[in-house]
Amino acid sequence: MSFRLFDLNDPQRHAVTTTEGPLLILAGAGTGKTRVITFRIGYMLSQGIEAASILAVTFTNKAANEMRERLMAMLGKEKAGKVTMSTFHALCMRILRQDIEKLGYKKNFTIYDEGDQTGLLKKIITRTVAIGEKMEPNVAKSLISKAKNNGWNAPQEEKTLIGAIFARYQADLKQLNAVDFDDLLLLTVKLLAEHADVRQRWQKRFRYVMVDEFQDTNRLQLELVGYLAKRDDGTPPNVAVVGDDDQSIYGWRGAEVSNILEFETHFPNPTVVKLEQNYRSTNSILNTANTLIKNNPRRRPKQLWSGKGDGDKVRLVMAPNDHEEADFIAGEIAKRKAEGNLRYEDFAVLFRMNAQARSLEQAFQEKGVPYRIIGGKSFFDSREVKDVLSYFACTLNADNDAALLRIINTPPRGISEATVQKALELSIKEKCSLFQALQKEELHQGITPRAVTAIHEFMTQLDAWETKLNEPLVNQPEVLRKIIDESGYYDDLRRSCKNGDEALKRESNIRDLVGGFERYLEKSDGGLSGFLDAMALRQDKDDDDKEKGTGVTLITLHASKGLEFPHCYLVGLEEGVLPHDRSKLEGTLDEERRLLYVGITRAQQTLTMTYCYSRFRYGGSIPCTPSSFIKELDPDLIERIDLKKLMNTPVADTAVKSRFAAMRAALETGGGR
DNA sequence: CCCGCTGTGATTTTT
DNA sequence: TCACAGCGGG
Repeated sequence: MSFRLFDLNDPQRHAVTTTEGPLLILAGAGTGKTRVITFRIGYMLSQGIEAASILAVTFTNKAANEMRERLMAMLGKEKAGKVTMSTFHALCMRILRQDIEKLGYKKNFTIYDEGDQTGLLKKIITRTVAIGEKMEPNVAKSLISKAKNNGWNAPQEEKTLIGAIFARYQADLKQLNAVDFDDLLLLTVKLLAEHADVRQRWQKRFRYVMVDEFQDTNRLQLELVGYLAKRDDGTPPNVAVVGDDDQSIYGWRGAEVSNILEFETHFPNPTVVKLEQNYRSTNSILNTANTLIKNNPRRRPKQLWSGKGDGDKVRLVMAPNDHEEADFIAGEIAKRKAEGNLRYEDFAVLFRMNAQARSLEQAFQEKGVPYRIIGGKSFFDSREVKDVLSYFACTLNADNDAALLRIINTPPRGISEATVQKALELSIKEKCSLFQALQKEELHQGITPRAVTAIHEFMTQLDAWETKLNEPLVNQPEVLRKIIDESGYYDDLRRSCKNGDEALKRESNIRDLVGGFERYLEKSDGGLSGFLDAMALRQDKDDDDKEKGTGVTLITLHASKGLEFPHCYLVGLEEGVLPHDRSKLEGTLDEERRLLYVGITRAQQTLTMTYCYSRFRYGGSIPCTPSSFIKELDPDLIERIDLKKLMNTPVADTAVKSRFAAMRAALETGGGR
């Protein structure tokens, strides 16, 4: 085993060697959290704890994969492979696949993604609202999600409109044998709560539970951890959670900071370890972060420090408007890269809203600085990927209504919206799947003979595909390729694309998808259904990242959590942007402060924050005032630079010149437009 | 089925 | 202002 405890600092070692009972590891930004988790697992194994009895839960597949890789590097494949490392959702899926029948669903349930959810809700709303009532599908979706995250079941009595929609939505899902993302958690908690045998089986399986990013857990996730870690016999739970209350930025998605703030009430008498030595940033950066976050009332006091020295002061740059701000940054990065022998990848620009990326992108393009935007729409959200996945899902199981609905007339095959609507109504009345309804004589009475023929043809086709796919020893990816081809989907795709490039891109996405299935088959035995599950849980996203290419990173503050960059620019520090206007309405100013805190602590060597006197928003140029957070920063740590003044002053006269020779770049190339 | 008109709303998005 | 969704006309 290749890990050495003396490579750790004292608190880290304390966390690693505390294996029994509840453990709260308060891991500030950049304090070696992942290292502690992997070392801790290594230490547990060295103490004779069974690898198979260890569960580590994360939020993202990325985090789970990262941990798995680190653990493999440390312990080798065999041992590391036996430790369960999983996202909350993947874990729930695994639990539900075994015992969901106890809750009245069938084992082969499908997962509804957000698109499927919205689609279903749209239909429910149209048949539920009375005259004069209205409800946005997305509003309903978020209300239902909130309710589920609070552990609420659909109401028995339909007293309110949303209650009625919730009740019908849940009933429809069950009838469709589908679960949404929230259900994965909700139903698992329900299963463990109501079925002692199932609960005890999992408790026996996992004797040691570890949770990463605990500050982001919602109520259901906390309950789930409780059910898994607590013992029915009352022995103290071996639950170790790692997190940082100061980095809780997903409250709006249901995360409860109180889970970590009041850890002691959920898991009594824990060992509490604080990791405060930061290995990422200079002290100028850390002290800026420290003074800011001290203004948050509800938090566990922490003081980050590092052995890296003070480094450059944090800069605060004032620009006339967002275009000048962007020009300045693009110009300066070009210059600093050249003069400092740096790579574009060493720089990142962080912002509050995606809309801010626009002016940045423009400036980067003008100056020929390569960049990559992290986030945006995912591979999985593209139309063709969803369509093709639906083809696969239908071939596997034609009773998957969401999938069938997606492809039933794509490409157009003469099954009109009206026909589908009738079939849908029948399926609700008869409590059967859409596929079954389509075959009923009762439906055929009410539609044109042409439609009946079209339906019949499509059903025959689906049937043939299914047979082909299930032939023994068949090359399934090859069959699927044929299916897409035979369906005429490619032709439809080409026709519906504005230009050849778009069509090519979409076709390549489809090839990637089938290629992904091939790779999946090589390393897993889940078959097509396992692959579809993995897709639903976004488990194959890693090469998505590689695709992002090289260049300066443009990223939202939310998406930047967990990342680090040598040189960071934090833009738009204006009242209304950060903190965002809506946070005041919603009373979530603390979370906005944490968001800025997360941004500041991404920087390793230098940090530049910027704000504008005016910004283009809602069509017009609107005047801005500096963010109220700026007042909270220690002025001694900050160097203020006014772009306008700087541009009117001879460069040689400014003190800035010596330290930031790169500034000249901005003046020379970024003189505004 | 496709196009263009009009109205609306405009944070963040781990699964 | 601009993006995009929903709807009605060709």
